[in-house]
Amino acid sequence: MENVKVLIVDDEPNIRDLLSTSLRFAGFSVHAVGNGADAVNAAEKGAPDIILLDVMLPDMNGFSVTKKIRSMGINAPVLFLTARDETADKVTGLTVGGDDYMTKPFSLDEIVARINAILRRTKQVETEDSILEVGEIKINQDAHEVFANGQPVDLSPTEYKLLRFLMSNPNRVLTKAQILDHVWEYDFNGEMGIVESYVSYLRKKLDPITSEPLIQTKRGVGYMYKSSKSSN
Amino acid sequence: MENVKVLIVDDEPNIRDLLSTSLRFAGFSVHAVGNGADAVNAAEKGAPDIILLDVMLPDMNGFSVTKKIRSMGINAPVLFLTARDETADKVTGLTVGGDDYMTKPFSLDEIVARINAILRRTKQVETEDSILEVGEIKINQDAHEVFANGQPVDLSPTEYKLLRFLMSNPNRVLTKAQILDHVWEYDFNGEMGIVESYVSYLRKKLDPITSEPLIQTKRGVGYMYKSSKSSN
DNA sequence: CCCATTCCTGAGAATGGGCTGAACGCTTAC
DNA sequence: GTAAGCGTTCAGCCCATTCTCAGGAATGGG
Repeated sequence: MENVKVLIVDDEPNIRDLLSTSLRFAGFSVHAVGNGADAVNAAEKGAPDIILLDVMLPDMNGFSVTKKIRSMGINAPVLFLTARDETADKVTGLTVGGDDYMTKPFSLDEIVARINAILRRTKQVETEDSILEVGEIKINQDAHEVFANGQPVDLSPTEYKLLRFLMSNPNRVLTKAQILDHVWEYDFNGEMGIVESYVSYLRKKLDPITSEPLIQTKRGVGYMYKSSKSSN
Repeated sequence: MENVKVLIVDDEPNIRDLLSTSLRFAGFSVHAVGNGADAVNAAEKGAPDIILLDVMLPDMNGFSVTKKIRSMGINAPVLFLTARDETADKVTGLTVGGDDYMTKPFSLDEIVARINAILRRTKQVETEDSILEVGEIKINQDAHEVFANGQPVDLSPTEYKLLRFLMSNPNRVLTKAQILDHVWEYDFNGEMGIVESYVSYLRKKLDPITSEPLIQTKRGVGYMYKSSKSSN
């Protein structure tokens, strides 16, 4: 997934910054604009591989932007961002042709996962595999299935997201704050104790199946998913 | 089904975009125009394998377009698109040759299925098989017949379409929004609860016959049709 | 060895997703 | 005209999931 270009369109600067920073860190090449007119412009000149498009924009709505872009012969898939309460009525027709949508507030890890899923489906660029396998755990991201040493493991959505985030950063300590920022929605208002709870849930389900505990506690720092191959 | 060229003729830009996007993603090579004159032109130069033709066009009606095209020696089959209320009188005599018709509004999955059926019948190009068999379920798309472990299953049209869509994406989680966008008509304005209802109907009919439940619920994500071949 | 800090984990309350039976209107078949 | 089938909505139920909290365990500095 070299040099994948993402165009972000959202009128809220906070969201723009959040997404820009996060996606840039995830290895994407990012360009962000704040309204529909700029979006059309940037789509034409920037030739993005995927577009993150807020449905509610000050000048024109996301659908008009899409239409305009499509009529210019640009077929980059679109990941629509919609407020939670407008999903019911506005979502119809959004998931056509490789497109997808997410409701705000979202989690950063989920956004990255969705982008990769879309790029995988549309095959416009080479990207990561649908299978994420680190050590004894294997995740099938299409089926949302998890296997530990070949045995299926039943995980709740949050457990799944947490495990995926840990596994995509193997042998690297992640602070609870980092985990909270990536796995939980950006407006989550609770305490970090919830990370401890969910790590506990995961361990209870995974440790009986694996040969050794895979999620290690780094006291005073955070957690680390250990993959056998490496380091001290 | 490599490089099948589809010519779309419809004066409503929304429909044009919807069809273009969807068919392009389904693997077709698409060209779209908005009136009869352009259609004749494009048919001559583009040598399409199949034509999607709206019956009501601003300049000339779909039949005149067909006549003109045929007189030029172009024999590509035509799939007419008609409004629901003009079916009775105008449709007569349409399905001669390899032609067919659909009423608006249609569902995207249905359009793709019809196109494949026509191409199959006219044998102008290699295309998908008429039999769709995944796991214990077999669908004969020509006859609209469904068998579970050899036993015939009686399904309503919507049940059939839903099952076909699920089966054409085995071992992959489909969100309710995706299902709604592909199985239901594009102007459907209702809630996603209807997907739950129809999944329930399907399960009630299929599960007693199959060895295990085939449609799995991925809570908080969507549904998945499971084919035994995977796992491990 | 003691203590403070950090972490673990079970219990419980609140939430909300998903399932299903029932009801309604619409169309089609007889 | 009547009955049957179908599509759609809805409400009530069930239960998985989320999140908080608090007591107890583990850790490591002194």
